[in-house]
Amino acid sequence: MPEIAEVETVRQTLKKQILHKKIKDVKILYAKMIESDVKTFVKDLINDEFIDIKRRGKWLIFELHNHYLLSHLRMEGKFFLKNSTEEILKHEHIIISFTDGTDLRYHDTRKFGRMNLIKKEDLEKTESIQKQGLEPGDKALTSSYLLTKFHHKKLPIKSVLLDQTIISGLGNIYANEVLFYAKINPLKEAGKLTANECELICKGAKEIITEAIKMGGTTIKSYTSSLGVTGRFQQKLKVHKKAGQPCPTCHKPIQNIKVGGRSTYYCPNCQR
DNA sequence: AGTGCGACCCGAACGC
DNA sequence: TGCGTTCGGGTCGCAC
Repeated sequence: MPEIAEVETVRQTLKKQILHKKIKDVKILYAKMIESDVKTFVKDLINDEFIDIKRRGKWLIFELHNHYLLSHLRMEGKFFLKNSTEEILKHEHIIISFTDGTDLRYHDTRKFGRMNLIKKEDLEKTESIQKQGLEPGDKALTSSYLLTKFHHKKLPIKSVLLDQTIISGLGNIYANEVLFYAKINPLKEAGKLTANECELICKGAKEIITEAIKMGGTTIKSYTSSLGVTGRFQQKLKVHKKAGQPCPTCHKPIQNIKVGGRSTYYCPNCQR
């Protein structure tokens, strides 16, 4: 279940493995995964090479000479580098073969991930990237920024934290953890948060995301990022998926509720 | 404009 | 080797 920390781990790992390898062939085994024209996607990748890998929120941005390959892993997308001779697995949907006999394979059991190949000059008008809000690590992410963004919002803060146009990259797991850190009830109306509470959200987001990236991400189910790097941040989770277990602070049971249709974990005693 | 919700997927968990 | 149903997760598109 990759979130921003997993995406960052994948970015760093792949950068060491696939830059400057010439692309020989591209196989699309599940065409709906490609948002742009599939034939053009294949044609434009062949004979090019990845020269850098960037990230914006949960989007991976593979830079080529004249294009960007945008990739969103959603819940279960993973990249693996394998020898081209290896058998293609059931859930491997996109195979990018290099001239050195290796493949970059995109594996996704749920088929939820998406890829898009765009011309470089089109990045500025690509909405999925441009509408991303501030990264948790951005200095501009301050309590006054959040106060402005939350102003007049009637939705519960938990739902608003998942809005990628405000803070880019916070997913369900980290939203739960940030609210626990900030001692804020997930149902509290976003527009009613105080400056102090916004400050705690900033600090929590920065601290939790930094730590999660350091640890290689979170492992829920069997998620393994590319090349066998396993996230260890799961051990640090305080409330997510901990329904019924004692709160690390007050030892009262963690509760699981639905907020905006999404599973939400919190301590009703600490997060009033 | 802001909000709510179904659709997209399919393996796991659950109910009987 | 039980089998049908429900759930979850991020994002988009559509309805209101």
